[in-house]
Amino acid sequence: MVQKAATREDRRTELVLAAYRQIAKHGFEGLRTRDVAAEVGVNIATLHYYFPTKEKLIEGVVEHAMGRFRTTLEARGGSADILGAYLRGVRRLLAEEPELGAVMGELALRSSRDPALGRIVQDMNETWHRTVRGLLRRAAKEGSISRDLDADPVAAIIVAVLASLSLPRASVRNSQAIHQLERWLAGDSGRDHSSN
Amino acid sequence: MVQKAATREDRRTELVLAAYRQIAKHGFEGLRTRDVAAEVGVNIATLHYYFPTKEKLIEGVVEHAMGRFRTTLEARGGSADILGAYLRGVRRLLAEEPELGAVMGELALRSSRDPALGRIVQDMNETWHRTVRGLLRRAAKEGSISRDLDADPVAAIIVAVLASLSLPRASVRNSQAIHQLERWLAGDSGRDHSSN
Amino acid sequence: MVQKAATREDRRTELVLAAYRQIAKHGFEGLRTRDVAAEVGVNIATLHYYFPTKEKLIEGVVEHAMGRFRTTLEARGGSADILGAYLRGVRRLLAEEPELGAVMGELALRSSRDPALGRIVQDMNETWHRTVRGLLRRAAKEGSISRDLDADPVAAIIVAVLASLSLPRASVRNSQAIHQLERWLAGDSGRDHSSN
Amino acid sequence: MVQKAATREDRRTELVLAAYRQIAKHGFEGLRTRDVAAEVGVNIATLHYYFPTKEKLIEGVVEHAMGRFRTTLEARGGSADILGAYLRGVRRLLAEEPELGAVMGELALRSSRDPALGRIVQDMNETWHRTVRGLLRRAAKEGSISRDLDADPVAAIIVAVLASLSLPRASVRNSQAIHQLERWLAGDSGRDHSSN
DNA sequence: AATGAATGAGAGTTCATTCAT
DNA sequence: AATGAATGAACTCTCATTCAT
Repeated sequence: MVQKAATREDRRTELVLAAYRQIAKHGFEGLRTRDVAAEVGVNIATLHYYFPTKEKLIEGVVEHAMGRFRTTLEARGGSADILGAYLRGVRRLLAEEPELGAVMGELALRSSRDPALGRIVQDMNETWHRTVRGLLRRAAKEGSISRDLDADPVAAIIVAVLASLSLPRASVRNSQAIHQLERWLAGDSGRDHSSN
Repeated sequence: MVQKAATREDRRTELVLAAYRQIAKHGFEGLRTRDVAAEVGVNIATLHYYFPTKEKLIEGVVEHAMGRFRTTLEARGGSADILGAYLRGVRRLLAEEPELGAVMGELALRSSRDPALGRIVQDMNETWHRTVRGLLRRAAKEGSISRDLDADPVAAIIVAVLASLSLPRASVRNSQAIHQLERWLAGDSGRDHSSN
Repeated sequence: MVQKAATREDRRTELVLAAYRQIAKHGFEGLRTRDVAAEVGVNIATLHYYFPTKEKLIEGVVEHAMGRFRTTLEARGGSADILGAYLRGVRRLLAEEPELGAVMGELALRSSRDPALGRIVQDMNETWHRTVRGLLRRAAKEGSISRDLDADPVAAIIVAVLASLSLPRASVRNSQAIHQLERWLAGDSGRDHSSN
Repeated sequence: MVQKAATREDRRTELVLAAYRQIAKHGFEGLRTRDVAAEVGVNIATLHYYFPTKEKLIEGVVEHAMGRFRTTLEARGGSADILGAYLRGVRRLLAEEPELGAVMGELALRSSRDPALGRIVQDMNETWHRTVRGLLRRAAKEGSISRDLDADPVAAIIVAVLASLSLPRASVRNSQAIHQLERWLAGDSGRDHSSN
C-alpha cells in the first residue's frame, strides 16, 4: 500500500503548507504531526522521512511564512502613491490569506520563548521598519506626504498598526485605523471628514 | 465558616495566578496543569478539586487577565491631560507586568479558535475602543487636543498601537510609535522634531 | 477503572521483578516496557509513574540482580569445607534461579557499552575475586586445601569458571568443570577417577 | 558471469562484516539494519535485496562468527606443546579481534531464546570440548602433561575458562586464570611460584 | 480539603520492510 | 543491481483526569 512517489521538494512543500494551515487553524497548541501527515494523505512515518523532528517541520513553516511575508512587504512599483499602495497591499494580503496573519501572530508569541525564532522575527521587524522608513522618505521627497516628517517614529507607528492587523479584531476597526493613518500621513491633523 | 470560604478563594486565586504566569512564560502550547499545581505546591488532584478541567482553569485566567486589563484601561482621574495620562498608563502597565502583554497576546490568538473567548475578547476590544473614544472627545472639548478630529478612526488607531504593544518588538520602536501618536494627537502634522 | 493502590515500594519491586524476568527471557533486545507493565497488571503510565524512563527501570533491575548475587556470594558459615560449600552454593543458586545467570550475562555484555554499568560490574567482579581469594587463604590455613597455593591466580580461575556458568552450556560440562576444580583444589594433579 | 557472482558474494560479505562489527559494538540490542547499510555505503533497500529479513542477515553473522572461531579452534601444527600453543592461540585471537568475543557472547545469550541458534552454539561447544579433549589425550601420550588426568572434566574446565574470556573482565584476571590453568596442566598441584 | 496512585488516549519517533523505477 | 520514497506496527513517554482514602 505504498503510494505514488512524489518528487522530494514537492512533498516537503506539501507538508510545510499543511503544517502552515494547521498552525493557522489550531495554533502551535493544536499542531499534531499526525494531522499534518493526514492532510497531505501520507503516513506519519513519511513526514518523518522528510522532517526528522516536529521542530524541523516548524522551521520549514517559519521559512515559508517569512518568505510569504517578505515578498509582499518589499516595496515594488514606482507609482506616485507608493506608500498608499504599500499599505493597501499589506491589508489585502492579510485579508486574502488570513492564515498568514494567524501564523505570524503565533510566531511572534513563540519568538519570545525560542531564541532562534526570536532573531528571525526581530530581523523581520527591523527589515520591515526600514522598508517603511525608506518609503516614507521617498514619498516625502516626491511630495506625496508631508515633506518634513520624522521618518523613524512614523515608520514605527505604521509598522505597529500593520502588525496589529495580525491580531484578530473587528475589521471595521482595522479599516478605520488604516484610514486615519493615511489621513495623518497626508498632513491632515485630524479633522472630522465623517468617513469610517 | 467565613474563614474557610476565604481560604478556598485564596487557593483558587493562587492557582489562577500560577497558571497565568505559566501561560506568560510558556504560552498555551506549554501550559501543563502539573506545573501549575507544582508552582503552588499542591498535588495535581487538588488543582482538579478547584477546577474540574483544564479549560475551567483557563477561564479563571481569562477572567483574571481581563480584570487586570480593565481596571487599568478605565479612565481615571480628571487631569487636563487625561488622554496622555491614559497612554502612559497602558505603557507603564505593560512594562511593569510583562506577563499581561504575553497573556493578552495568547488570548487574542486563541480567541479566533474559541467562540466563548472570542466574544470576551471582542467585548474587551469594543469597550477599550469606546473608552478611548470617550477620552478623545473629552480631550477635544477641553482643548487639549485638536478640537475637530474624527473620534472613531483615531480611537481605532490608538487601540491598534496599544494592542501591538503586546506583541514582542524592540521597545525603542514602541516608544517611537507612542511618541508619534502623541504628536499627531497634539495636532502636529508630522514635522521632524529630532526626538526619538 | 483505577486498580487498587499498592504501597509505593511494593509496586516498584513488582515492576523491577517483572522487568528482571523479561530480561532473563528476552534479553535487553526484547525488553518492552508495555510487557513489564502488563506482567504486573498495570497501565504503562503507571510504570512511568514509578520509573520516569526505561533506563531508570533497568537501573532498578541492575540493583536487584547485583543484590541477589552479592548476598549469595558472600561467604557465610564456618564449616571446614567452606570453599566447597561456596562453590556448591553458587552452582545451586544458578540452577535454582536460572534468570539470575541470564540477567548477569546480559549485564556483563551491556557493561562494555554502558560506563556506569561497567563500573558496577567491574566492582562486582573484584569483590567476587577478593571473596574467593579470602576463602582460599582461609582454607589453606585450615589445611582443607593445598597449603602453599598461589591465591590470586587460583581465585582468578575459580571466578572464571563460576562466571562461565552464566553462559548457556550443557550442564554436564558445568558439573565436570566444577568437579575438576575441586579435585585440583584438593591437591590432586589430575589423575583419572572415572567420575563425570 | 563468474565476475558477477563473485561481486554478489563480496557485497553479501561486506554486509555481514558490517553487521558483525555493529553487533560487537552495540549488541543485538543496538543492531539497526540502516546502520549496517550505511556502514557499507549502500541503500537500506539494497541490504534487503541481499538479505530479505534482518533475521537472515543475523544468520550470516552467525555463520561468519562460527567460521572465524572454528578455524582458530581447530588444533593445527604438531609441536610438542600443542596444548599450550592452543591456549595461547585462543587468547591471542580474542585479544587481536575483540569483536569476536563480544559477538560470541551475544550469540551465547541469544542461543537460549533462539532454538536454531541454540543448536549451533551447542554443537560448537561440543566440538570445542572434543577438540580440547583430543589435545589433552595427545599431550598426555606425548608426556607434555600429566599422563593420567581425566580428559573430560579437564577439557570442561579449559573450555569454561576459555569461554569466560568472552565476558568482559579485567584482563589481569584473565591472564592469571590462564597461567594457573597451564600450571595445573603441567601437574603442579598449586604451590606459590610468585608469578602472575 | 487534600493526596498518592492509577489510567486512557494520544503524542512524537523509530524501524524493518516494500515497491515502483 | 540498486535506490528513493513510502509505510504499518510498535516503541517510549506525556498528560489531563479519576478515585479511594
